[in-house]
Amino acid sequence: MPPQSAVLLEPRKSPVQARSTASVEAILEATVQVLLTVGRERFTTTRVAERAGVSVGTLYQYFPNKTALLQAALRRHLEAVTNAIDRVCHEQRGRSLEEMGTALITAFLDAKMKNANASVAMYSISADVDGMKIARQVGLHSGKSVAAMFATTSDPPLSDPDLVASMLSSAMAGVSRRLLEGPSPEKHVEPLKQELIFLARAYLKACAAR
Amino acid sequence: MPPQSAVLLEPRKSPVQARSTASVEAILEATVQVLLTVGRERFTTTRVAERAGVSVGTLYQYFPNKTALLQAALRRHLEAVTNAIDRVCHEQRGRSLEEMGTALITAFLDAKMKNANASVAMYSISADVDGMKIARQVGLHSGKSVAAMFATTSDPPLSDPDLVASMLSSAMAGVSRRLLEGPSPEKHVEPLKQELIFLARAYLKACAAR
DNA sequence: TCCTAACCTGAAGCTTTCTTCATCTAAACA
DNA sequence: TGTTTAGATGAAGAAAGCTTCAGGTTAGGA
Repeated sequence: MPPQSAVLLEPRKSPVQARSTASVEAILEATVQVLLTVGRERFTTTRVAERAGVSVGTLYQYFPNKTALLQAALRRHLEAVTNAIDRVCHEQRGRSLEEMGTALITAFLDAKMKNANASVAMYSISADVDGMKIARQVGLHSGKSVAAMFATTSDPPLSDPDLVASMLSSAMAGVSRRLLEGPSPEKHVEPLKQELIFLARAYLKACAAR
Repeated sequence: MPPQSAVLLEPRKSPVQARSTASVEAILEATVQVLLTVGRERFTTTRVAERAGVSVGTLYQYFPNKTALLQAALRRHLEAVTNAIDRVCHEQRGRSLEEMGTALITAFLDAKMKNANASVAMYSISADVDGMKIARQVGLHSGKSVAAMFATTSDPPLSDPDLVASMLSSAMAGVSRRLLEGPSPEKHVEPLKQELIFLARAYLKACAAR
């Protein structure tokens, strides 16, 4: 990827007719598919356009450059995971800390594994695209959700819910990353999930007793 | 980075005279420096050669291509961390699980933070270079070290030392990665280190009681 | 129906960096 | 000192993909 001039990375044009909305959809979907099929080294805007059934020109009408395209795809993917987390955080309000931990981890890993391949693809482009910045933005939101959930627990309150939340999510991220980047992730999810839950429960219990 | 032809990534020529050993050293060192100063987008072999005080031709005499160069630098960096871990693992033989956990985390974070900038730079190129493969190779070794250390504990033995070791290292990796890729890592190490130690102790204690 | 704005097209320009190789210099050795 | 091998040089070849833009097509309102 060429060093890119520091410019706008926002959509150039916003779809107004149904036609173009469909194009944008197709392009974003094709982005993931191309990444999955040819890998990030062979990922080209031309290939994306081909796969989406539009011309490169059209692609560049909605995304100012390759980076912006990848960022959009990444953001989309991360938001899917975030939404899953938000959902559980609401469901679990008022429960015990251990229940919360279990539900959180289950939701997180399930969301990640749902499209394991796509998740790996996203890791691979993250560095090209300042992915951590996006991840932080998106992660901030779900961090708040988790901390807010903890605040509603029926157990004695945590002294620093934000710290606990960030600790837990870092640990989850670490485990899922190692899992996904390792060989045949699906084979190993279950035991790791159980162990991660065990870890979370132990940690949360200790936090409560602190 | 251009898609590279799948070929040998091993050194082309091994240094035999002192002269060339110095060149290789300088090149490897320059690789990190260039990465730190201009970033991975502007990282070029020419720049590395310049900084190392040799010509590009010389660089290509010892590294078949850009990828091999970056891999060598990455491997070097990872091995530094691994060595630090190996060391503690030996020191801590026979201790309690909680002591082991504390020492392990301290050693890991200290090693990572010692060259925080370089660590971040390595994350940034990891994807270009099949970094996970290298990380797995190197990590395998230290995984064994940790599990072996656990096996010598004065506490009751763990039922699955390997699982516990991999769990802990994934969690450590997750925390340190988030830390390093966030803003001003040095500012936040200490509290996170303490909390990570707390987590590890809680986890290990629960494992022992299992 | 006509007109305007939205939308689409894709060949080719442009930039950039990797990598080679013919040639030169320095060291080791007899 | 003469010869051989290791080491170093750097201009230029070659490839590759991003992005543009001039011009064509479609939709929807008047």
